[in-house]
Amino acid sequence: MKDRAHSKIRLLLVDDHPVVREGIKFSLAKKRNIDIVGEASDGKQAIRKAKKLSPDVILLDINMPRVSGLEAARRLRSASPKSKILAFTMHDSKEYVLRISRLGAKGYVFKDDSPADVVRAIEAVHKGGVYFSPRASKHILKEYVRATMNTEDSTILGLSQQEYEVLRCIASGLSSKEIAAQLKVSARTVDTHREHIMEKLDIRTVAGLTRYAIREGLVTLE
Amino acid sequence: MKDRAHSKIRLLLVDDHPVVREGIKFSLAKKRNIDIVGEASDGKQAIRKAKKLSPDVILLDINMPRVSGLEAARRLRSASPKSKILAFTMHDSKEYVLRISRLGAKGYVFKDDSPADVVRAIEAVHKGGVYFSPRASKHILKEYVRATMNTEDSTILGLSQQEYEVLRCIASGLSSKEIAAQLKVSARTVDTHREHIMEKLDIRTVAGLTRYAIREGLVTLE
DNA sequence: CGCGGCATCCGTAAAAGTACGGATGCCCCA
DNA sequence: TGGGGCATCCGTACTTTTACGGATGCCGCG
Repeated sequence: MKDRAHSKIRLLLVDDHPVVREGIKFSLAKKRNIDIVGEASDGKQAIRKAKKLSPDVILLDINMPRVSGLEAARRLRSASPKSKILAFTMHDSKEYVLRISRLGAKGYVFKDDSPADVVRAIEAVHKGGVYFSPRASKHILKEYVRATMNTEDSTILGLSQQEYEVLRCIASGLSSKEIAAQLKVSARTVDTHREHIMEKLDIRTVAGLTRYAIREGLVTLE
Repeated sequence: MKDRAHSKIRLLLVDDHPVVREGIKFSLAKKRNIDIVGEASDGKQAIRKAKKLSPDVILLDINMPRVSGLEAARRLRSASPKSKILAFTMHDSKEYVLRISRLGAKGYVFKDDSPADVVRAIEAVHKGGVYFSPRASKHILKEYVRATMNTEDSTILGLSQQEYEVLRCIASGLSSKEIAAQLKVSARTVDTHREHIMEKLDIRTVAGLTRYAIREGLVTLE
């Protein structure tokens, strides 16, 4: 076994489910080069602990109650700039992968990836690399080729900020009228956004949009 | 340590997330009286293994892709009648708790309960008892008092089988017309069910119904 | 500067959903 | 056997959503 004495990876574990934390701890128990220095069960706690501990790597569950994972990631970056953020989630979500990697996450692994992959990811990001689970990297690559050679094609999308807002509202069960009031634009404008969203996502029902928004973490289930 | 030699609890672990299975294994590693004799990552596999192993207890994740947890529970009962089913899930869902306990589950624990509670639950159901996490038992009790002294009040509900079907379809993004075709009833009937559902649940938007259905596990996110 | 993307606005029409009001037959159970 | 709950059906009216067609002004980028 090669392990350079003082290079233990200091890991902060953020997940609202104890059993998941246990799973990670178990997978990491035999890895002598990884040291779980803290745990948090929600975003606020995570930020506090990150500030105090400034861990090497933060394994961050994306689907948590209250503070959304994206929000947490944003704040964690400033709370502990040197920590590498490794996103950890249940669902394969294109938008999520893209957004969180734009927010500076160094990797993305799924809860149904093998524990060994999670370990690999932790080691990779700690060494300054990146690690995206195949399903996640697929999205990154697609986005990348699109961004580089952006002639024609174009059939790809990305919702605007306002469209995300509207989508969030739709999935929360608001009507166009209510959304208009909330966002302080005309109801007709909301309708237009609605149509654009459906076009871009190619989803034509509220139920579908709602499920999409939940997958994306735009709204919580509770 | 008291442990009567031959009374190890033979446990079958059913969860689609490796990390969760690891978590359970870790929590159970020190418990010498529990023996994980098998694992499954989906309903079909679970049924196969249950048949072969006929474990004492089946720890069953409810929110799994493909075969719904309820469906799996139903089939597990006949696949391995002697196994005690312990439901294991993320979300606090009244309807789910009630339905799965009606299906014969002997307990209900959440993924954010402490691992120690999960262990307690396993031991309890194995001894022929029941174990419902406080949040789950709350629903059971409420239902119980309602069932016993059923004078007045009545404001409580329970969707009919058909209504559940309609709800599932709605949340899947089907229109009333499509649902009618699928369930082979008139579109107008579907509308009526729709209204009854909304009344009973006091949810008046498709988005709300969709979120409810996802919480209940009637539809999956994918 | 021009061009493309975005946010904002508008009209119209058809489709779908929501909200009332009713009805019938079935089956279980007191 | 009678009442209650359920599934099924119906009409009518209103609201909302979906889909199509447009428009303007702003801003960044080559």
